[in-house]
Amino acid sequence: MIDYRIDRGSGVPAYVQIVEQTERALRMGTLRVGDKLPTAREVVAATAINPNTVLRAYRDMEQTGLVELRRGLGTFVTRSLARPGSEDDSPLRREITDWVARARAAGLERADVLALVTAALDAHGDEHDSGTPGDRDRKKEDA
Amino acid sequence: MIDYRIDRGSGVPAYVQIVEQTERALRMGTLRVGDKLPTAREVVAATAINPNTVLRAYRDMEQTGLVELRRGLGTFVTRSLARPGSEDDSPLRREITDWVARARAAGLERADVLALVTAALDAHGDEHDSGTPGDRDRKKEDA
Amino acid sequence: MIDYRIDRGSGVPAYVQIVEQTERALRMGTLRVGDKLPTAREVVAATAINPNTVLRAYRDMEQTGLVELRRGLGTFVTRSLARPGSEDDSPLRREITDWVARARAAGLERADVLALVTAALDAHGDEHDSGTPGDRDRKKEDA
Amino acid sequence: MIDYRIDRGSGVPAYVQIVEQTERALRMGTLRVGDKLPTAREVVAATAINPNTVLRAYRDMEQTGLVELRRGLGTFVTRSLARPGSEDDSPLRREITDWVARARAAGLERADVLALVTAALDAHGDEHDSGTPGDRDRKKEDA
DNA sequence: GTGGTCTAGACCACC
DNA sequence: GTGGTCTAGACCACT
Repeated sequence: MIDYRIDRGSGVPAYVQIVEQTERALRMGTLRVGDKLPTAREVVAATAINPNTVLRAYRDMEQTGLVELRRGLGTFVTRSLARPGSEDDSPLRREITDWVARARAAGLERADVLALVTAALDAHGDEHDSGTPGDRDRKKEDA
Repeated sequence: MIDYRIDRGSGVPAYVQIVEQTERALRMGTLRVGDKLPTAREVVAATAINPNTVLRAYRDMEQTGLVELRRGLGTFVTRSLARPGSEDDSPLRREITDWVARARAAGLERADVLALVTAALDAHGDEHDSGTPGDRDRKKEDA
Repeated sequence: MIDYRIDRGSGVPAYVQIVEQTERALRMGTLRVGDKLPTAREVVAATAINPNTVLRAYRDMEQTGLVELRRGLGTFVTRSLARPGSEDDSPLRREITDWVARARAAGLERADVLALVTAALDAHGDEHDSGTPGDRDRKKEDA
Repeated sequence: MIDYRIDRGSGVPAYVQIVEQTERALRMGTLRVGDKLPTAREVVAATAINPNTVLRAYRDMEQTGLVELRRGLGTFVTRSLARPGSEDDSPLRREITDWVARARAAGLERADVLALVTAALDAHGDEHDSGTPGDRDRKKEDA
């Protein structure tokens, strides 16, 4: 079951953080079609945010077709964002896990690591993508 | 000169995006102590956001000690966030550039790449993340 | 509940006056950790300044760690600046109250009194003024 | 010769700080009618602010009748704000000097001292504060 | 011409 | 109904 972590204090709205983390889990295959998201009640218990805020996030994802809210039952994943290459045992994944470990061992913080990756993405050429830097989980992209 | 790209439409506040992009440039060494940030007017011309929004971001960074606003002169970097290991020619950097290229070649989108890295960071364990020198008044990290 | 008095016409920015008066109340123990500041709306009603100006002051104090803004709830004190010796019934306090009464009786204005105290502070020597515990991110002092 | 100290970083405009410090010196008798203020050039050398800013302050004081700018000669005090009771050897002055010394010895910071005095002034009752002889050019008071 | 304050008002996020 | 973002624009402080 996905476990949301809300960073109050980053200026980023709580509901955006929920959507981002959910999409990330979908891309990684951590969350699969048919899986149930935690109930608003559960998220509230874990994060101390307001139930309405959770529902707002779920509603947003319903509109983008990622999940379905079934009254009385819960919220369920209806679409995958998984990519071949992101599997748990893929070479790319093993390599990045290793690289991250070395980066951290070298003293880099989480933010340093992300900055490095973002720079590499930007260097690779934006033309292959439509996204602006920091443009992760844009509403579309996929299909 | 740093060139901000604001993604209106991501729920992330424009001023937060400016701060994030500036910090990223500082971490990468793209921006160094003494460097001048673009004037509010220049940012406005480039991004079509309001001057006050730019100033809000600059003021925030001044309060965290990253930059100094000098009336009549401009805004200047006063602190480095650069980390050894992030240099342009460091092994870590060459490796990540290479890895990103292969990930993209394999069909992964920008968001997939970032999801993969985030997953690796989370797996590595967040508890290692405090106390790195120069880590003063950090507030956000992920979001 | 603290009651801000804004002196439009002193060149001092309204938001600075709010911060100063809040800090003063914290030092005197008039305001304590957990106390709620007036809402922006209440301040507006009482002082005829713009809500954004109040929020600017509150945001500034949040960044220095004095208060916490909780959306939908209000703004709350999170740190004390109280000093032993400033209590309502302390000898120092009784003495200064008495001295002020005599100064006023002697015909001195408020500004004269403050000038006298400032002169005494300057004479005492400024070099003793750093490093008092709890003095974190101080920025102003005199002005 | 008065020695201005500008606190950049307090939100208070530099020219306001000059005016405040000058008035304080006039009240204390440190500056007397006929005394010459430092030239803009000298203030610039001592404080690293812009000559225009100094001139702005001097012009303001000329308009309130405190000083006179004589081209080619300098700026001179034309009016006293001295009060009986503020002299160097007055009992009030000796008492406050002593009290301040004890307050500082007790661990109070400059700001604590000023907070205490301000509280005492407020407690004494603001209603006594108008119409005192020589009270004309009031503009600020507290802030 | 730079940053800085303040106003006014629309709309959003959260409780 | 609370705080929060952003816009727009006037005016100020400083170099």
